[in-house]
Amino acid sequence: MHALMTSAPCTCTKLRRSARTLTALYDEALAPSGLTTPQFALLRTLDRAGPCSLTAFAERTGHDRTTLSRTIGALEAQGHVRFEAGADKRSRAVSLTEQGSAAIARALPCWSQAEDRIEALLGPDRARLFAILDRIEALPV
Amino acid sequence: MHALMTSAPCTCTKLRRSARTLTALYDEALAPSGLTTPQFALLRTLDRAGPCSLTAFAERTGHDRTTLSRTIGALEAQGHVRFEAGADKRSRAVSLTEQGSAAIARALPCWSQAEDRIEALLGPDRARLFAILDRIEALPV
DNA sequence: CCGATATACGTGTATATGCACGCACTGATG
DNA sequence: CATCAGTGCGTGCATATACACGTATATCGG
Repeated sequence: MHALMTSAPCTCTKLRRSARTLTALYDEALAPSGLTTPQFALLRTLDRAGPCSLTAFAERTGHDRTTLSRTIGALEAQGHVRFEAGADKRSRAVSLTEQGSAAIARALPCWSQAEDRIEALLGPDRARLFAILDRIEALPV
Repeated sequence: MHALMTSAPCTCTKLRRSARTLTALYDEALAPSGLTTPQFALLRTLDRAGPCSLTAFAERTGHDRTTLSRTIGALEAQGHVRFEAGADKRSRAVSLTEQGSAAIARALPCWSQAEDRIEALLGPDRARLFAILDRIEALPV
């Protein structure tokens, strides 16, 4: 009775594997820019969000706050972002440096190349994929 | 001219974020079993594949071989898998221990619970998602 | 049989990720 | 104003992930 179940594929594992494959593709495309895919995504999000507390940023990107504490820390060490005083003495506001903006500009054509390749591969299914992933992200965890 | 492009969402980032969300869901469901989602997936794959070299296993799961060298190493330390002599003096064969089989059996109902939840959330879109992810995984990287 | 190439593997290093925990500061309450 | 719950953060620890590189073994050509 459980025979089918125990051999059924795992949605999570499937998604994780695809994410690895896709990340390799994007990382290769982004390599000339010196940014990884997550780093590029963080910088671009920051560019749109403007100066931002870590907690707000984490909520926006769906990361754990302590994860950002380090990934953003690496971006700061590379000079792509800067920390300024926040509203409180508790909080810090992250903002993009000029170097960070330049890195985004440099990386954009690389990223477009990868994105175009996915667009060519998936066509209209890309929008369907996004819609399905939206439902997953909306899950109450 | 580039205004639209620069604000377009990134397929890779989207997929990565969904993978994080889904992993949190599965990890929570699997917590009573003491296994993480990747560990559960590895054990189950090993159960199906039978004793297997690391390289063959890596090809099957789509991981880098050196990644498995460590994740499998952790499973060995926990007693879930065992290394035996391979065909060569070079290679080692990984195989499931009885404890590993027991861990799978213990984890299966937990996993089913998570999987059922996704099935309920996505319905027929789950199969569409799989089809799209298959195309991504088939990418020549 | 010997040397070159190919194969199977591990390790050093680095990023990405998140949980548990603790610290500093803020704001409300009595 | 003294206290205490709540908020914003960082760090210790652990897993997952992969690239660059080195090592051991195998295999093939001459």
